[in-house]
Amino acid sequence: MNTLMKDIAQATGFSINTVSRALRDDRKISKRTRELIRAKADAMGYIHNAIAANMRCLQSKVIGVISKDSSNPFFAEVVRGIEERAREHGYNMLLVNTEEDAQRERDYVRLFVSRHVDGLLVVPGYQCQENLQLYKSLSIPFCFVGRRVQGIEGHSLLHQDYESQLEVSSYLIANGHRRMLYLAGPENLSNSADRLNGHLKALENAGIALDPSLIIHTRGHIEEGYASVNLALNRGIRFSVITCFNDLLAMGALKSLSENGCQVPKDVEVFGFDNLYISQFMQPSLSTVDVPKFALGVSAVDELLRHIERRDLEYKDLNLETRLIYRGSTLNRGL
Amino acid sequence: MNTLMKDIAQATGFSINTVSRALRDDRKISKRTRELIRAKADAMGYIHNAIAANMRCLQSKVIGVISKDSSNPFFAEVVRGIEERAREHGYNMLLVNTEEDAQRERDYVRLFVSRHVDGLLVVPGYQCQENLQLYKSLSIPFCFVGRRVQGIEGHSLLHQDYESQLEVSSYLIANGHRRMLYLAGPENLSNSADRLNGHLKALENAGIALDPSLIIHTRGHIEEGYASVNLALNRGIRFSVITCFNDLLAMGALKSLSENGCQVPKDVEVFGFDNLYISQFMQPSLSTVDVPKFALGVSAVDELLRHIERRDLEYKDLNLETRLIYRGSTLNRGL
DNA sequence: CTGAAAGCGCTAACAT
DNA sequence: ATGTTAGCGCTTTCAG
Repeated sequence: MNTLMKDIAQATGFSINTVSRALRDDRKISKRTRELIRAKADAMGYIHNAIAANMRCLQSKVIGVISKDSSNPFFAEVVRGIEERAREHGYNMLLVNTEEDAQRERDYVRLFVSRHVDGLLVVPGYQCQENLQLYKSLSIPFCFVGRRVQGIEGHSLLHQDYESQLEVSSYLIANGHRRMLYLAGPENLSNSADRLNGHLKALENAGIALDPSLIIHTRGHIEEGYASVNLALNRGIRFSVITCFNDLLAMGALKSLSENGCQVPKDVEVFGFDNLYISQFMQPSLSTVDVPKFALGVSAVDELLRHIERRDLEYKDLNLETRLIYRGSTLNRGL
Repeated sequence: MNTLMKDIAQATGFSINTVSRALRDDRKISKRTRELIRAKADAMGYIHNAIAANMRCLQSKVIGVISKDSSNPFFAEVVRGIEERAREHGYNMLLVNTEEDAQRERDYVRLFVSRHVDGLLVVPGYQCQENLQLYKSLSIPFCFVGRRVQGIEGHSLLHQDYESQLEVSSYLIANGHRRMLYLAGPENLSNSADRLNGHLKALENAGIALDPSLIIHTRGHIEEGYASVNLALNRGIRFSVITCFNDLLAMGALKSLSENGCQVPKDVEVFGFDNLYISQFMQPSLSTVDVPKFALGVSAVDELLRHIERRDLEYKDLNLETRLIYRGSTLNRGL
């Protein structure tokens, strides 16, 4: 059987309480007693029981992380930032994935509440009445990572989706492009809407009429980038640049273009979004929007912990800085 | 304040125990009572306290996962398999990363024991006396994922590192290669040794003398693949193929070759290891060894749960099947 | 500075 | 089928 505090108490002759205090570095314990008890605890192979402690003091030092798909390179890096920062603050992370399933998202929130996590970091769907109610009535601190939820203000950490895509599309227009293929992201996701709206705004600003055949909706998977561009080429849709909801789509697009004998960037230019780590190693390397993924995870933990420590603190949306990165998949005319 | 079982007991007139039973679907409760209690619980917004339950029944339904780096695409996929399978069995996952730091590995094992996880899945370092002792004395079930630990038998799920690299290098030799650059993996990691040994064995089988300048040691990062090949080219080292510890190194190598005007596979062929999801989208697409990453995570959970359920079960190493995948980065002469 | 007692919320064992 | 009692291992009062 494992060594317990009462065993140490018995072995040292102190009360169980004094043992508890000594092991926790509580002030009002003489240095000699503390060292004596700690030495004995080590010798006996004592391992603190966090569960029992949590139960008593009603905090678990665990945060629940509800991601979309932790093997997606975007979220993998965000989650890494979360884990790293949480660790620095003495917290651990329970991690689950929703695959964009609203029901699963809801179940996990409840599960984590039942597991008494101290706070929740969620990559949420955009619109879901039931989930909205859940969040509104949620009794523990929570932040949304990289996304907004319709009907809930202040809980999101964002990354200038609208502004960045507006900048990208405006840049491409300034470079002479008029027929721009846009590979859009999954529905029911605030980023998709925000990025698409940025693109549409750029067209509007330039007085370019929208050709609906130039917008292709996808779920953001790399294969869809490949298939969508294949399809567009087969249908004879003309375009001089492809700008994408994310880098994965852009990578799929690159493959299709290559297989169809289109040279990038000479014949067609390609712009991504996210700046995945691997994007710089594509051939050609991918022009994209750098989203601070690791920093997003770090900031999310910081923000969450602020609310865990001060439950009365008001929530405010944060919008992290992005920047455009021009690489080999675009002709960069020095604008 | 949150609703507790005693509140439901009071509200329904049943004892707290009956409430507990009804909510857990315990047999010996009449259907009417159960439904009545459940309805009341829902109405009162009751959320089960898993911590308190765990404490009582001494199991947490949580497994601890100690990865190397969950944002590395290899481990990201393994971890995804773990999460998915754990969920199917009603378990959650606490996830941390070691960055190959033996001290951190040790600290996390202790941390997870103190958090009373039911079992441990670890991506461990190979040789470390202190960690060896720790695992030998560990009182909870544990499995090593994709790696061996020197001095501990039976706890590993592996993937034919030696056999696969032997096959790859033999294939390349059969294709006429004599000067093969090998980008080796990090030290203190069983995979690195196993894969390198496979390569060396192939050379030996073919009676090819080892040229030490053709073995370059790395930590397996993509940038090192790039830098190592740059260096080899600058030094005028001759080789007709690069075979790599992992796909990331191979990707870095592809970039260097491209920048140095070497055509792949015409001038130099490249072979990876792992078959990362992204590898098929490289230009050219990467020939590699398919390691069943997701399945590795799944099997690891299955194996761990078997030992959680039957503590007396003997441990046995498992060696998952791999297969060679020939893509555009090698000339495939139909052997 | 140390000890005694109470209790966190739940479940298991036993009794009815 | 339901209730009573005890206790998981720890921390937090409150006393001294």
